[in-house]
Amino acid sequence: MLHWPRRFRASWGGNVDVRVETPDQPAIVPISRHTLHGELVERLRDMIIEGRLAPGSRINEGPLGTSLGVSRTPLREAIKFVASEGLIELVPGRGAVVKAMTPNDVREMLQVLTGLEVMAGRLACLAASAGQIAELRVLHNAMMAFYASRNRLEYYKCNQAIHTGIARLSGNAFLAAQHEAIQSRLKRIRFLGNEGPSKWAGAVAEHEDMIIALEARDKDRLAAVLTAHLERTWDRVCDTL
Amino acid sequence: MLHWPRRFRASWGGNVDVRVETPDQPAIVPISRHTLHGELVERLRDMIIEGRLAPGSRINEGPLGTSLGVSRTPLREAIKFVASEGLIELVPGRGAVVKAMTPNDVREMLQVLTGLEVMAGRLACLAASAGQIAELRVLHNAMMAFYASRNRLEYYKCNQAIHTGIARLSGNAFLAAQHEAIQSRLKRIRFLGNEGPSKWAGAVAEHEDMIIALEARDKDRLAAVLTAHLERTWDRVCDTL
DNA sequence: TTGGCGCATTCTGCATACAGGGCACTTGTC
DNA sequence: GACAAGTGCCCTGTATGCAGAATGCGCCAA
Repeated sequence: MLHWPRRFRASWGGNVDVRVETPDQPAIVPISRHTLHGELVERLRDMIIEGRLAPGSRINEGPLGTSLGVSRTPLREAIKFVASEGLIELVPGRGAVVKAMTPNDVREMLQVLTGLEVMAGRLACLAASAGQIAELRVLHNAMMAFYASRNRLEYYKCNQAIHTGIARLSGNAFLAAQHEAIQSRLKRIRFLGNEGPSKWAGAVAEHEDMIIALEARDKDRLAAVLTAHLERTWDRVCDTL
Repeated sequence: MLHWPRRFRASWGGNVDVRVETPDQPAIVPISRHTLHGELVERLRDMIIEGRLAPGSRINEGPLGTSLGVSRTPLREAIKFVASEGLIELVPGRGAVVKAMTPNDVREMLQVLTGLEVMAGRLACLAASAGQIAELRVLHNAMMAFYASRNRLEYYKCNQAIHTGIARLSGNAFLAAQHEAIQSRLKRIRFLGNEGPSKWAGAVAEHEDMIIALEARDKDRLAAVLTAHLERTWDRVCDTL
């Protein structure tokens, strides 16, 4: 009855990584087999983070589906997926509601994010290669350049990438994934939080300490800096809530 | 066109908490409005954790749906939900595959779990009330009784409840939720890990230290005990993988 | 004028239907 | 005998249909 193999190639785990070889281009980018499901999940996440779907508002499947050009079925599946991530709340008989985060939610999430990042930072001081740390320094310098030119959006992207990078340098992929998941949920709020030049300058100074501590592989110092940075992130953010 | 309110009562967030007041029963338990979706999610999780759906095997929607008495649509939505939790992997064009955890995955998850639990323990020492700690002691004593009577399943349930309890005592609901999510993913493996009397005895001794440190609100000691306990959990578990 | 009740609209939840694709088995050829 | 192409089954992915429930509006009565 069931005539497929019990196990599949390891390459099927996660994203497809089909690689085609040609004489001209030895390194081919993997074919991004964009599934409708994946596409919808990303679109939903973006719409929520960007505020196009207002916190607390209901998600009306019919109109949203037609406006995205898909039927309700894949949309509903994507909604369930995102709901499991915590950005959407499922209310029985009422459908999906964009989760409105209370200030306390944000505080709690920042606390956990701090814990994970400190853990990652400690591990990174032990495990990261010099090259990896150098890459982060490059990113940091780029960020400083964007700060100098007051390019807030690009600055912010670098900022996030640095935090994600520290999590990756821990060598613990699961830790990095958890960190990234929480960070993405706080994306919108943290972006809004850095408004005002004094706040921004403070964050930049903390980042400078961060990269220095990492380069020195001073894990206690890095932990202290990260803790302070994220505590002050809370301060920066909490009055905008 | 859209004629529902922008915001809903706060009580609609999360579970339904309708409370009916009667003279006899002042405290009424909330109506557990079991949705098919929620039911299916739990069933799927249980089937995976209990090993009824073998790691690495495909989930055949048709037969599984009929055996559960539901159509494919709600089942698929539940699969997507559980996939977002990490227990199931979605393979384009091939459906859902029960995620097979490598030993390294388990190690990484245990490392994160340790970090979260240590964080929670430190917070619990500061935030928990005496009554809450006393409740944990009751649970601990119950666990010791199950150990004495060699009731491994009930022992294990108490054990999990204690760890969950510490996470809850942190006062950080998000932290507790994250902790619980990871713990549930490791449920099966940790249960298998405590086989053999010597391993079991070791775990029990560590738990004794744990509750004592918590009662003394000695956060550094509790952190050390938790770290050691979970490191040894890895030792206990890793040769069964 | 205000509160309550009933009705109609619209949405959700679930089932079913259908198209496309993958996998295994079979058959033909070397 | 082995390998390759063909074929058919079954499964996934998506659309659609339908029943039940929730919501908003209007009407009626106090």
